[in-house]
Amino acid sequence: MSAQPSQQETRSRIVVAAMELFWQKGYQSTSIADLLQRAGVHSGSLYHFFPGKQDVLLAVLDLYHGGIDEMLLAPAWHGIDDPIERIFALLAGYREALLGTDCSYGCPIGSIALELHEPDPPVRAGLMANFTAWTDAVEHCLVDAGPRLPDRLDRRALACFVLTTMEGGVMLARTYRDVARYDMAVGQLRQYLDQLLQQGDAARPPRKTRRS
Amino acid sequence: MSAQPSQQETRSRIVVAAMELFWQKGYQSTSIADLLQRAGVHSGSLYHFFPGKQDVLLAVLDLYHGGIDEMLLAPAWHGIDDPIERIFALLAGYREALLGTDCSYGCPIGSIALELHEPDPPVRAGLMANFTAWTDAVEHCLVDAGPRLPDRLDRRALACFVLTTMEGGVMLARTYRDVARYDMAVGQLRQYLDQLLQQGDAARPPRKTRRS
DNA sequence: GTCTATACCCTGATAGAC
DNA sequence: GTCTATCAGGGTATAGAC
Repeated sequence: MSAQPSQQETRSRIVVAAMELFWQKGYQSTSIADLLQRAGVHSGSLYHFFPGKQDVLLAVLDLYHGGIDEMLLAPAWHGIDDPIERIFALLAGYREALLGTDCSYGCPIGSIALELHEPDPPVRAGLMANFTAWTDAVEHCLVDAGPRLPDRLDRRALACFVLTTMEGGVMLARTYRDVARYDMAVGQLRQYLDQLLQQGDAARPPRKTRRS
Repeated sequence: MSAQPSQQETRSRIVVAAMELFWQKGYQSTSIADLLQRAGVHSGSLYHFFPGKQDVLLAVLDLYHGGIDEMLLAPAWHGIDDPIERIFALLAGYREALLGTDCSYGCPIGSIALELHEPDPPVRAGLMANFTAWTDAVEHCLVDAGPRLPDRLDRRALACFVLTTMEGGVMLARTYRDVARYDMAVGQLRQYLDQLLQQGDAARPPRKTRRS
């Protein structure tokens, strides 16, 4: 419709610039001046759209939350139907992000979550919404796996476990600037899930010889 | 020997104050003025002992690293000999720390690790040394478990997995201000270890009925 | 070694012309 | 809505008397 590049598009440039900078440098280390330069706007424009820096952060968290399907899950799950493999494809996506940045940048939500020790309630709500959506997606995969997993298994708890593995693994990878520990953690998670699948109600032990 | 309260004791007061403040408020959010007030010293004293703020952080990381046995492991392992239970006692210690602070404060090393996106090499070395010592301690427990665990199990990888579970769990507990997700993650880790113990070379399956 | 005073910079945020 | 210029405050770090 509107071909004009201005209007609401300026606000979007600010939010996208903030998303990138918060991811790379962190929230506290990103100054308003950094934001303005990256977005190519001046301070009058920013403060026209946002009351302050924290409101830019809220917009970024909303952007992540709103884009979790298209930006995160869809790319990771392209061509993958098996629900269990989708979980590890998601984890592989974070691995790629680590490798592509020399293990410097990890999960933006987790970074901000630990960076702000006493975030204001709306910020915490935004962080929680992102974590919850992520956990929901993984839980959905586990539910889709149906009887392949033991009935007694708490799907919600395991989904939460997947998230802690990712976040903890990313933390170590970034600290050591090496994916090795991320891989170790994901490998252990894989082993745990393999064991659960063997115990699944759909698993009829065909022989005493297990898996090929 | 020396009964005088001054001398090197001032330096120690600064480091201890910094340890507390960095834990509570984070590194970046703690100002030099905060440090001086808490330590009860003035800026001249601080800059007499340390070139700058970052060097105080290095001293704090050294303090954590040097005290991991007496301050962290010994209290958590008091009266607990079983190596596997020691791992969960360690995790229970972090749970207590969370509960005692309304789930506001978690692992100080992990917080700083994610707070500083591009830490200077000596800081990263200090963080790595702490993570490595922690992982070593857990790995030692796993090695002590000997044949109770499967021979094929990678002790180092599992120790790393324990650390990621703790760090990720603490992150979620702090974000949600609720230990529930920490408990879920640790519970899943417990289940994984239970399965491994059942597969251990020392486990002779006595019956088809498993665990009472 | 410890104190007081302060330099100097960068921060988030604002004022007001256009 | 966008620009320029700038404010007030807090940040780290320093200078120099004692």
